[in-house]
Amino acid sequence: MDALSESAEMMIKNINELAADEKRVRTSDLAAKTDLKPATVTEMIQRLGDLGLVDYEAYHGVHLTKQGQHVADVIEHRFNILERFLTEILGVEGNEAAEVACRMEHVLTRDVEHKLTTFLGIDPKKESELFCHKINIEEDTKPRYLPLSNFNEGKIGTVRLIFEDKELSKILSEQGIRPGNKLMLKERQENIYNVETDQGNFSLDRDTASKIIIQN
Amino acid sequence: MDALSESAEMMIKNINELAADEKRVRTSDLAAKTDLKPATVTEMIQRLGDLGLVDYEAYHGVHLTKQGQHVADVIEHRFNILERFLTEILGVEGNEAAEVACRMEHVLTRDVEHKLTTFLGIDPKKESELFCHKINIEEDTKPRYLPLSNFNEGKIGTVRLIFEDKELSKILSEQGIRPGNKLMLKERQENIYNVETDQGNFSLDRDTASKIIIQN
DNA sequence: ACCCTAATTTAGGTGAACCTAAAAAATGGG
DNA sequence: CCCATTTTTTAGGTTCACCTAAATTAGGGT
Repeated sequence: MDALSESAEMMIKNINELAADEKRVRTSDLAAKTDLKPATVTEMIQRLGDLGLVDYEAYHGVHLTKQGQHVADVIEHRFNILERFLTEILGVEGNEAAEVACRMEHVLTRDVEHKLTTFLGIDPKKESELFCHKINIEEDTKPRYLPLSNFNEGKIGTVRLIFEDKELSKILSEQGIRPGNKLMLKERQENIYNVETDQGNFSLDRDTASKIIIQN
Repeated sequence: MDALSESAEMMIKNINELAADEKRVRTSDLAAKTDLKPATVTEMIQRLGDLGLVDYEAYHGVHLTKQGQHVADVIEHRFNILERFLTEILGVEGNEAAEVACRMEHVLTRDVEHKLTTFLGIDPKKESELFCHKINIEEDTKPRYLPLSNFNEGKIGTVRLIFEDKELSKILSEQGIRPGNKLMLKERQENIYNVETDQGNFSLDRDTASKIIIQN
């Protein structure tokens, strides 16, 4: 089966978002939410019906089929991880992050989705729950990932990954800066970051610090 | 002006990639590269011509206008950073990374592009050159990290980190050896390293040199 | 039970992005 | 320098994603 178009995926997403309870979703609600004309919505859900993604009965709204629900869950998950990546890691402003995530969610592959999920430090088990059914990740306890260059003085965090090639990783690793290890950012000046690890103290420049991702 | 469609952006990208020298790009070459029929290519470049993005003369190929070149440069840059992010950070396999980057490049905003660039640790100055005109990031000169003690005579490099804590950092810093600064290893004897920085010349012993990591 | 209104669908249209087949232009070999 | 072959364009068709306007249906109030 061909990949769904962005429009089709958006329609499924919107049906899912409007489907509180078991209720069927009305054409007019979808039209309002999507900024499309009702006639356009009707046409699209008819197409989705033909694909077996929604159960559509003329004049009586739609609801997602099992298949359609699965698509919706995948898209929702992709949106969530993309939005988190954009806001938490890149520091993109909320509104723009949501918009960009909403465009990007349609082009992720399964593999990239998984890798990004892992990158964000989501427990694979939790992830699969979330994948199968929308369980909100606890908001407060949510881990934050930052480049060391954006970390706060005095904070302790865990190294999660280091960019740049093996050269740098290896050197940092020898100093105790390697994925899984904890470190503390002791002091931070303009371009100099003083760090303590279980292997001692070091200084890094900002550029290097920006290549080390820490989870608090 | 509205955002360009993904198809339009892809066409511009492909024209740019085929435009070695000043030569005009032929319809058939574009058709081959894009997997579209020649008739489709003709139609699309006519549209791009109307938008002022390419200079199109029937039967004599196209080339990008200033405007079109700018679009191509932006897309190329977005592709590059996305591909790097996917491969270097997420560890996505090369082929898939390229495909996903190729889809995502069309939905990045300027802000997200900049934030991702910073995240990848690309020097903003280099970035802006690259942004305005395709200057390939030195492929061969890909960064290597070495302790100063293993560095080659006559070479210039950038200090990336200094082991040992502030004591040493401070002393070296006063000599211009601090993270982010450039230095040259002028001469190297058994146990003596003569170094030039923007603060002048001085010598270090081998032991100290081994605590300074340089990127060439 | 019936009518009126609001919601929905159908009918028919547009532009973008593709296609095939046919026409037209360029080009290079004799 | 002319014609055959290749390249390119034009003409005309399709599907998708949208639209407007007209027709249809549902459902509530009396």
